[in-house]
Amino acid sequence: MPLPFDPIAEARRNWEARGWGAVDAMTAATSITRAHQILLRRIDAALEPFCLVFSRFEALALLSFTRTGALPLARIGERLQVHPTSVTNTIDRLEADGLVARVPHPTDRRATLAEITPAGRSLVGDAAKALAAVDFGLEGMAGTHLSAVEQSLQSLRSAAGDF
Amino acid sequence: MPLPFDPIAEARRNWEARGWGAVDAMTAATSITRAHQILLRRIDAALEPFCLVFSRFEALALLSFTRTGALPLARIGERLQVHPTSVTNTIDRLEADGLVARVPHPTDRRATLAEITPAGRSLVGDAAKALAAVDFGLEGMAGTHLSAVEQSLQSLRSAAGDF
DNA sequence: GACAGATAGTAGGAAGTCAGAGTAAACTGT
DNA sequence: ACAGTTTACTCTGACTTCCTACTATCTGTC
Repeated sequence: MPLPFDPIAEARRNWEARGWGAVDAMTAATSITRAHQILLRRIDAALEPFCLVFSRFEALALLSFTRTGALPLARIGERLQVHPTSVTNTIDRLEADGLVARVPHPTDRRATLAEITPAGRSLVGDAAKALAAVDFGLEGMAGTHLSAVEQSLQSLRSAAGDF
Repeated sequence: MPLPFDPIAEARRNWEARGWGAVDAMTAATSITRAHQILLRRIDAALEPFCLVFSRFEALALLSFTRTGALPLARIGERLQVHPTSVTNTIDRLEADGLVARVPHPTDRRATLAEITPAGRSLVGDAAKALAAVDFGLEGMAGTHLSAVEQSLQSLRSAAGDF
């Protein structure tokens, strides 16, 4: 099934031949895109027995990390960098599965808190261990490369206003 | 808008505190996911004036690189690593915009070729230059990091059977 | 030849994301 | 005090991706 050549090296050659420019950025961006594609498939496969996908797992993990186990939906969207409607949808699914509960905000009647339930807390721990067991989809990646990737991408995230 | 802390460093601390394991893989995977999110938004924004999204641009660029400007849909799916139905959808959109044309395969009556049109060839060149102008969304990333990312991810892609 | 199994493409449906619009509530400046 | 702005969430709709199922066609083997 694997291709007989590296498609990104091939793209680099074609890109150079046409003088389209920014060749290094193109290959880096394509590598990241492809890596994400591989990762997401493996991660979602590992989460499938838990009826979770990565976005729902992220929301659940975020809630489990908070002091009170609850967060306004808007905070969740900020931390996960997703659209408010996506948060609504994600919490809808988690709530339907009994993993979180919507609770009115104690002082701000506009806001709604998503609060993780005991079932949610239990599930997120199991799911996290399942993800760790498959190295978050990074099996086959040399250990020294892990920190190289993280550090290299840190400047991108920082420049993009992540923190 | 940026958070007052690095959400990934925060996740690392929480992950360690719970003993969930594979901390380095978790941070690397999360970094890749977040980088992809940033990239895709910038790339799609740059492609928006051309009525393209990244997946359609990729298909168009792939066709433009071939000798004859045409490829069976199945080959496109293999190279881009997407589901056959996604290829159908992508080519539907490109065909509706007059950027490719469906042509019967000369010898295999099951197969359909997607052939790039002159309009498609012209557009893909302009779009490529627009992407290069924004460094493929990697603006703000130190130049030395570009090759580090690509090389680090190469082992992942290779191990995943990319080539 | 004939037929079982593989391959190519598409239709229908589920899930996820985002954008725009709308409603309700809280903040802000005069 | 209060009019105007901002913030919080949700509804609807568009778009993309995948999965399952299906038809048509090709290929290898008997």
